[in-house]
Amino acid sequence: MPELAEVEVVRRNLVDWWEGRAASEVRLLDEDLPKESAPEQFVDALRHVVTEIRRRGKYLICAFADASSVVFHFRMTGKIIRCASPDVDYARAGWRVDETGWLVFKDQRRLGEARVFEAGEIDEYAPLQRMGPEPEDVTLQHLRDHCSDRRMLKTALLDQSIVAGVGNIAVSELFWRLQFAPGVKCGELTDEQMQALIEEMPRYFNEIIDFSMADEIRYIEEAGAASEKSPFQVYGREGEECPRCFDTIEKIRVGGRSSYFCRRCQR
DNA sequence: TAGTCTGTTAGACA
DNA sequence: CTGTCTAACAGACT
Repeated sequence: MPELAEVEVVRRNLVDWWEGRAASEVRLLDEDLPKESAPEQFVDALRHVVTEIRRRGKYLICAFADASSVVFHFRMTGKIIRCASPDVDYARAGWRVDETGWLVFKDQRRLGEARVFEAGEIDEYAPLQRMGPEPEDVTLQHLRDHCSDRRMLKTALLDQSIVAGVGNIAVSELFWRLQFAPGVKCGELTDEQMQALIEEMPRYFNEIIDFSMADEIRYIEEAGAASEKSPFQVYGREGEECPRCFDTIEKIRVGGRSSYFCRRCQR
């Protein structure tokens, strides 16, 4: 479930599972996973010691001891999990790390990608170059400078060059928290409302990250009991009660994507 | 069968 | 030039 929070959860896991070590075996199961680089280049890169695993927006960046790096993007259904064998459904690549087991890039829809960069090349990668600030670094001035008054706030927030990492779920959840109408234009919001958004974004992501980390621990401790709890108040809850006013949550299309909201309290 | 989906990008159009 | 919409990518699910 890759929005910023999910990618951050993968990053934190990989710091424990992989950082400081090299894969002893690499299996590329889907040759389409490495984009614009040869399959051998991907396999070779992963054989080096990982020195740092960082996140930028929804991108996961693995830096290796030889100064090369691999950038993963999970798109809609990608993730990296730890398992006993690389032979799992939808696995596109797997690499074995001693004392960890297999790390597997799993991706049902196969829209995800991995890009290999040799020393220095990553600085030229346009999607990272044009990425906006992380949610915690956004300022009122930045938003006012980059969001024209007539643009929908939702569209602006999903634009990764304005804020890094915001996804469609986050927009519904943030708008519910802040009581913003789903189609509100940037120019319709006061500075106070914009400021509230700026403060709510990092709070929201941190809460989802904490929930997801706790959820994984719960999952492991309860030996595979599927997690039923959702950390979301409105996303995916069409027809349910608004947790604030108990009116019915609706689903509409805004900017080409679903928005879930409560008509009564979001105006 | 048709519509939907957590992301991104290119091209058409107003 | 701006902004919005659609299609495409690929597959599973309802």
